[in-house]
Amino acid sequence: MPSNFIRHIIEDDMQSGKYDGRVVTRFPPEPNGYLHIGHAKSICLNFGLSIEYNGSCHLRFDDTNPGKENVEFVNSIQEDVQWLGFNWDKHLYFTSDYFDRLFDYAVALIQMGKAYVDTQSAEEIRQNRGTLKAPGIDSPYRNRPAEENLELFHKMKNGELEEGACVLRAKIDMGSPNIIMRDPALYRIRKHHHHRTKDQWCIYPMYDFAHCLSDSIERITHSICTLEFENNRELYDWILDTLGVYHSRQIEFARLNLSYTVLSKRKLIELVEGNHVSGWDDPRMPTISGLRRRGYTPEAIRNFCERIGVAKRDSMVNFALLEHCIREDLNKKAHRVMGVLNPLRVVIENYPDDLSEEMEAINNPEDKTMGTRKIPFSKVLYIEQDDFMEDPPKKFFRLGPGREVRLRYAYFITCTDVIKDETGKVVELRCTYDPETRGGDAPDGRKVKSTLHWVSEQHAVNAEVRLYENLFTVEKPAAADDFKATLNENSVQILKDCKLEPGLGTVEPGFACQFERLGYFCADIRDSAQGNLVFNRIVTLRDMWAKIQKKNKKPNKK
RNA sequence: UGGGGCGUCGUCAAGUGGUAAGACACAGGAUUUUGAUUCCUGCAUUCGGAGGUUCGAACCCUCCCGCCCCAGCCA
Repeated sequence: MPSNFIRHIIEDDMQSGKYDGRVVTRFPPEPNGYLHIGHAKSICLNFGLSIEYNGSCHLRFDDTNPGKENVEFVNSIQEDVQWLGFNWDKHLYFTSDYFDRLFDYAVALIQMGKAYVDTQSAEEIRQNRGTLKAPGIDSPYRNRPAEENLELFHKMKNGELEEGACVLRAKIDMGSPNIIMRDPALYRIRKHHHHRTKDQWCIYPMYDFAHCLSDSIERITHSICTLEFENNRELYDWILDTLGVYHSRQIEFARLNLSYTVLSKRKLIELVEGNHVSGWDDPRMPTISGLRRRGYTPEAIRNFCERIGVAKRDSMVNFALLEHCIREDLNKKAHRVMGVLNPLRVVIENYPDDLSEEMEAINNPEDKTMGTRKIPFSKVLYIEQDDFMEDPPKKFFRLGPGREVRLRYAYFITCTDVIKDETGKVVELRCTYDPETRGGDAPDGRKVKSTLHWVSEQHAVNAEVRLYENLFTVEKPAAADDFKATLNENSVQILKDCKLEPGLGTVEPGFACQFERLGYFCADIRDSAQGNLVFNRIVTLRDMWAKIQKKNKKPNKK
């Protein structure tokens, strides 16, 4: 377990007995969007800490803004947290469950002379708030007697006042250097239908008021949030101290930034609503549902969250780390299979016309307990177009005219002829095989520089394969003037006539495997079905050859 | 230029006064019926900068520089 500053705080608290050894954290999403990999960091942190210290972690929906929230989001959030592998037991809460108590706390504040109803317009309030450098000006209603405030607050509650007519404000200090403390709004009028409390309320508490008190009500020990709330901590503490209630400690950490993607809810919504992606679960999305559909595993995501660490400095994690985590997980677990994405027909001229043999293949060299399977071999095969070059460069050691290579688990073959169409495109290869090399070894000990994957034409099953790349072309799309202008046009490439080994024909949606030499792929959970296979590329394999090619290209361009 | 934070390898990140962990990335090499995996090897004489305290400083002090957050009746 890597150490981090939050663990240090908790350990100090355990030592001092500050919370009697309790550790209670919470994950408090607002149900106004789908969860993404940045939320996964917070989920792993909060739930992880509660597990590590034998405490508990609450899932609490911060549903104080009915205009933006809905049940679709609360359901997807629960699904995603569970899928990630975390369990909140009985601790499923909604801030809206506390609306009555929150209202009472507000009344108490009014009675203490610590809150007042301001009937200035939103515009006036903004103008009187001052600026970063200049202090604000007291509202003319700031010293309204408590009785009158109470009466107005009840009128707000009873729907007798219109939206925007007034707001309940904490009476703190209009001259505070911390703008958050310049009499922040606590309650506003919103005549909206709420997904849980229906039409019971027409006033809703603001985040700053609801959050600290919800933590207090649930007796949270460590209230972990992101850096942008650091300014709000003074108010968090003020409300709890003023009311004299149980006081959780707010701790802030830096949110996740990932290269080549965006992780702000606003931008993700823009991608969905602007149809730049097919939905929240588009396999290119950094949402939990998108990653799941792409084929990422919970283990890989959890491992990623552990490796990125937790600290207070703004940072940008390389997407390559996420890819490393999924490769690492799938390398151990995924079945190896052969599939040809861009088929090139190969006829083995000296192979009997109607013979077909069963070749034994290993399911996972990393895990022999996964056994073996039989793959049919015959006279006409497909290999990958990229595995043949008519005029091979120096470091290309795959198939070429006159060259000999191995077909994995099958035979050595030698290319004897190249057949082209009228445009000069290579459409078929003629080869001979060496019957002595069955299984892939030559009795005379001769070596071959390369092993290719292949599929027998008459036995192959067809599939659509979707090749995904980064959604964006630049490392920090969020920094661009218009992040949508940096969208990668080639973020998905759809291949229609891919040829897979026959065993894949009966695979269930969600099945993940390695197409040998190509990458990890997963039967799409939405679109794949028997008879209509659709595979998503999760991630490519590390590829030395691709690297060599890139290296050779670059100097020419420069 | 008010207030709150943060600056350790290309990217994350440990380190909390005793002489710079680890991971990813990258570069070499070995093994390999996946140019995969695995395995070696290399990769910060230096911690934003400058002073100071100390036998000793990434850690303490001072000043400076840079970056992030705050002027929603969003969270």
